[in-house]
Amino acid sequence: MTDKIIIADDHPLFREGISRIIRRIMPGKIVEVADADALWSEVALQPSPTVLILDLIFPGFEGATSVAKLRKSYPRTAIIVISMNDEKSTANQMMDAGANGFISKSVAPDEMMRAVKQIIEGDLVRCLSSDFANGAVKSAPMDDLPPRHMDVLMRLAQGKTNKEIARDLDISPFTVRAHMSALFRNLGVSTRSAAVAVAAQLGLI
Amino acid sequence: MTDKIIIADDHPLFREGISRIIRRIMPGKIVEVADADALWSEVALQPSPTVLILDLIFPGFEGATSVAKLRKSYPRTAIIVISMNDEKSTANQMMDAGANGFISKSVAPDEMMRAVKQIIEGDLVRCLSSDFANGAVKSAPMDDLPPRHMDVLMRLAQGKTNKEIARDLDISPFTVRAHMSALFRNLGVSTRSAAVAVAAQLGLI
DNA sequence: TCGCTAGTAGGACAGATGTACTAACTCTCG
DNA sequence: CGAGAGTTAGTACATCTGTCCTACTAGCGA
Repeated sequence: MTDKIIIADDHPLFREGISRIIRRIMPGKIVEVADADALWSEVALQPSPTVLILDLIFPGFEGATSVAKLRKSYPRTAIIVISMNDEKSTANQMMDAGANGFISKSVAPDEMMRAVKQIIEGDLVRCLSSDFANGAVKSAPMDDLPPRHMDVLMRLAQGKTNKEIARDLDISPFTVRAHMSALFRNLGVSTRSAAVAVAAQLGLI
Repeated sequence: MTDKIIIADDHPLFREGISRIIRRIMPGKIVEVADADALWSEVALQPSPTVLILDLIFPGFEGATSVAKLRKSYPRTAIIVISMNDEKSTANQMMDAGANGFISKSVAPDEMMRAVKQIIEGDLVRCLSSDFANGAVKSAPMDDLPPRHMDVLMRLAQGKTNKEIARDLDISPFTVRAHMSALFRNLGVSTRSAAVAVAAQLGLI
């Protein structure tokens, strides 16, 4: 069976981001809802969700009360509260109300992903930006790819063929193929499309 | 010369989303900053930014005052204020202070993109969710793809070969190939990697 | 009923892809 | 100095990809 994942947040861009994160760590049917009404009608449906991601402040949602209500209806669902709010007290309130995890929107995407993953695996996780000492913008993972691999990856992600990439970089198509093979080994894939997908997931394109 | 684009928002996931949108509509060096200090030191650098995207509520930022200050320093920069806030009065305040546009975080990504594009092209734009009558979740810009095309696209984005996709969907590899060809026509591409890239840009994977 | 779209299946063919080798050259690090 | 990594270039071979073509079926709206 496929898991059902509900993302409740009234900000589309954020829903998109979260959705992306979820897809990276587990397969399943992702349902996005933008307000509490849609949330309540969605949770009423069978099957009950495996994962429920809630924005703390969104239209019609009543914080701890609503979390408690959801927890009562869905004892086995991983309830994750995500919020602009970055305070320990809020986090603790939510956990007390029955949430499996609380994540601040201020943390870096990869931290968020790690936290979501842990929560789905059964842990109780509180993830606040104050738990990290990183004031700076987190650098993207994989900056350690050899420069030439990045060159071909970028062009690959534009759908170019080896021949076109060769022209672009002014090297032989054979060399491009050599880089491509090495890149695939680096990324742990064996097709160009998988490489592009990985690049997309890493935010490289 | 390449344009310089600054995105100032303390929420990494949102920065990522905005960054994705910008990359879709204009090339250029995107600089992400997470607080006002970083913003001020970044704007001090040469060259001055072409586009400046600001979260209204972010650490150390003082709303209309700061916008006015930035406008004074950078008369030719497209200043775009993006905010959780969804009220006309706030939008008008920002525009009065010198912003070229005000976009609510509540609007759909493609609306956001359209607005950003217009602003960059020189228009003054106010984009609030109340300007649209969509209480529901906005559908992704390609839900009109035939379901079977979505099926193959999803699997393509996982790097699967036609044969594997055929096994997955329990149809003939020839059929997968037929779907793939039609899908490429739909997306306006001619290689699988380009299709994956487009899917990534549309947030489908 | 007619036309249209979606889905299914296959043939033929040119070209692209991916792997497994070899073999240079240039770095840097120990 | 030698080992390793990165970049370059090539050969050979099996497989996959993408297009163009036909053909049948089912459903939907005019």
